[in-house]
Amino acid sequence: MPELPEVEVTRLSLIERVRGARIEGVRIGKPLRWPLGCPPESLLGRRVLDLTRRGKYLWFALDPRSGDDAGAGGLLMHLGMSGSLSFSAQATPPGPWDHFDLSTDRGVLRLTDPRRFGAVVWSCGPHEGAAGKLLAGLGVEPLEAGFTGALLHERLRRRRLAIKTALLAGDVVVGVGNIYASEALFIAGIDPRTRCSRLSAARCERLAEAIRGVLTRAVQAGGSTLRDFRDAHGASGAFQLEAGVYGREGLPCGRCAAPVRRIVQAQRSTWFCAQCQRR
DNA sequence: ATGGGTACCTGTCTGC
DNA sequence: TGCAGACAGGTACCCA
Repeated sequence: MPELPEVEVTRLSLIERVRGARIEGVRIGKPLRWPLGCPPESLLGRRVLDLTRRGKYLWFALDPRSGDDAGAGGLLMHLGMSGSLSFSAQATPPGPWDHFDLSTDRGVLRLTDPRRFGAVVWSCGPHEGAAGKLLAGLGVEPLEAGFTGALLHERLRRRRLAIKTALLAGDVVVGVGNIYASEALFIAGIDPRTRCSRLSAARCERLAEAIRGVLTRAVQAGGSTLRDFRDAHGASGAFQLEAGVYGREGLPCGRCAAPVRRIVQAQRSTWFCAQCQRR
């Protein structure tokens, strides 16, 4: 479900409500990808100071509990493949997929995740401990000023894997998942099988522009909803209406009418137009 | 160092 | 209708 736009839409829909909320209870359901990493009781009484995002990770910064020498710290959360967050004023009985609840004085933050690839991990800081390790190797943020075609070109020039696979790896640029990798390469007119090292500076410029553009539009549209994405208020996204190639195998390319092709790269499906996208 | 494959887990859809 | 198999938006880890 969640790529960068979905995570960002989730963050935006939550931030006003969770900022300042005081944690009053923690409920853990079935195990997620990793254990929480702290006794749940140690979270009680802390307030959420801020909610930020790094790639597809969310960071709930918490204040230190008075008289507690454990310091500030926070919770690093990932929605995995099927996770979503909701915030409701009234607690409802947890369903079979609700694996983490944070009860606060403002309402209940709930992580619903059928596949349980998601995670909530305690860390002393975003650059320390478990969080630091998880965030360490991440690439540049595509919606920040530092993301340019020149930077993309520099980071890709010595890599020989296919550009689609490199975009998914997240060590060059973060937040581009399987949907937006296909979409961005379609917009930029680049064949997903092209080796990174063969991309010219000009094509990297076009690719950076395509990534920035498609992610920005997806955030504005409220996140993609190719399955069942909902933001924390239950509003659904609308990006599927404008998918150019994703999930459109056999359907005509909107630009040239050639049938969209599906191939598999690194065990993931890739959709592209062999006419419009060149090596 | 790089890149490929595997693993985690469960729901949904397709075809026999 | 039942069942097997493919597939699903992510990413850490292991190995060549």
